[in-house]
Amino acid sequence: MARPKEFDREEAVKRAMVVFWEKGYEATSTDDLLRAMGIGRQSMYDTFGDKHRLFLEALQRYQAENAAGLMERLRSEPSPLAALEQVFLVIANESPAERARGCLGVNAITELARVDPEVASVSRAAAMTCEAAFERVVREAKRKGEVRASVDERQAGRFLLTALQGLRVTAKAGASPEALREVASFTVSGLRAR
Amino acid sequence: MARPKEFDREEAVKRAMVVFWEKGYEATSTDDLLRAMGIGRQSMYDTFGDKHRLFLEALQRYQAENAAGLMERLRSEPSPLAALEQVFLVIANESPAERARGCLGVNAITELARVDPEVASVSRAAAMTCEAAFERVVREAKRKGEVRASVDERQAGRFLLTALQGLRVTAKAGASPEALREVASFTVSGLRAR
DNA sequence: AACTTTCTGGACAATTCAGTCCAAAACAAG
DNA sequence: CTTGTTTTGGACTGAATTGTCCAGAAAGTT
Repeated sequence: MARPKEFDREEAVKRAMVVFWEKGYEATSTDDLLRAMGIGRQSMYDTFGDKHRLFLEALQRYQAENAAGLMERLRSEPSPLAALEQVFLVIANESPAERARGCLGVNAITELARVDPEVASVSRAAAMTCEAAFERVVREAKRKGEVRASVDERQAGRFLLTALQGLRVTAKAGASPEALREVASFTVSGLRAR
Repeated sequence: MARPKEFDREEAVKRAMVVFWEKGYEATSTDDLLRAMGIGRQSMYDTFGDKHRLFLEALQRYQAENAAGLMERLRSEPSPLAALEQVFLVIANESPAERARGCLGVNAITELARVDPEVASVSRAAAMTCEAAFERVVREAKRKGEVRASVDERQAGRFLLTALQGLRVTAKAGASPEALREVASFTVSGLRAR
C-alpha cells in the first residue's frame, strides 16, 4: 500500500457541484473547479478522470440529494396536499441567491441534454423518481379525500414535476417571492377537492 | 454614398438565433456564427458589435416572434380553453428535433440570467407579455363560463407561463409525446369549470 | 530504516477563443 | 472614368482553455 489521498472525495465533489450549479458546465473552467475543491490539477484528473466525468458525478449527487429532500418534505406534513404545497413554497421562500442559482438538474437539461446522452440519461432517471414520489402523494391525498377521485395519479405526478421545473425557471428569471408563492398555491389548488 | 452590405441583416440574425438556440451561448463560437450566417468576421463585428450584442438581438427577435405566435394561437379557437390547451399541445406535437431544441427563452434564463442583467431584463419583459396574454384568455374563459369564477386571473396567468416553461424543460429532457400531451391536458383541466 | 507505491504541485503543450488590423475590392456619386 | 467611402476576408494577436508530464514528497509495509 501507499500514500493515501489528502482530500475528502465526497467533499470535493460537493464543492465542484456548487460551482457547476452556479456557473453552468461550459462557463466553469478547470481552474474554477480546482480552486473551489482546494486540490491540485493532477489530483483532479487522477481521481475523477476529466471535467465531464466530474460533472456527471456532481449531477448524480445533486439528483440523489434533491430526491431525498423532496421525499422527506412530502412526508413532513400530516396532510399530503399541505406537504405538496410546502414543496413548492420552499422555492418561493429561498434566499435571492438560492433562487438565482435555480436547479442544477434543470440547468443541466437545458444546457446539455440535447448533446450529452449521459446527462440525458441521468436526468430521465431522476425525473422518474420524482414523478413516482409525486404520484404516491397524490394517491395518498385521494385516499384522504383531499384530491378529487377523478384525478389520474400518474398524470398528476408528471404534471407536478413539470410545474416544479417551471417554478425553478420562473424563480431564476427573477420573479418575486410573492409571485412564486401565488404560483405555488395555484398549482396545488388545481388538484384540490371542492 | 458607398458600397452597400451584401447580406440581409434580418436573415443573418435569424440564422444566428438558430445556432444559439441549438447550442447555447457559451458553447457557440464566433466561427459557428459566421459559418451559419454566411458572412465574414469583420462584417459581423461591424454590424452587431460583438457576440454578446448579437445574442441579445437574437434573443429579442425570438421573444417577439414567440409572443406573436402565442397570441395568434390563443385567438385561433372559438373556445378560450381549447385555444389554451392548443398552446400546450403544440409542444407535444413538435418533431423530436424541435422538442430537443427547447425554448431559447428558457435556455437563456437558465444559462445566463444569473450573471447577465441584460438577458434577465429581456426575459422579464417577455414574461410579462406572456403572462398578460394568458391573463386575458383566462378572463375571456371566465366570461364564457369555461373557467370557474373563483379563479384569480393574474395568478392563473402566472401559473400558465410557469407551466409552459416547465413543459419546455420536460420536453427537452426527452419525455414522450404522449406524456407531454397528458401534462398539457392536465394543466388546463385544473382551471376548468366543473 | 529502506523500499515501493501513490499522491501532489508546478511547469508545459497544443488548441481554441474572441476580437483587431489591414489591404484590396465593390459600389455610388459627380 | 475618377474619387471617396464602406464592406469584405484573411491574417494575426493575446489570452484562456483542457489535459499531460515529471520530479519530488509522503506514507504504508516489511
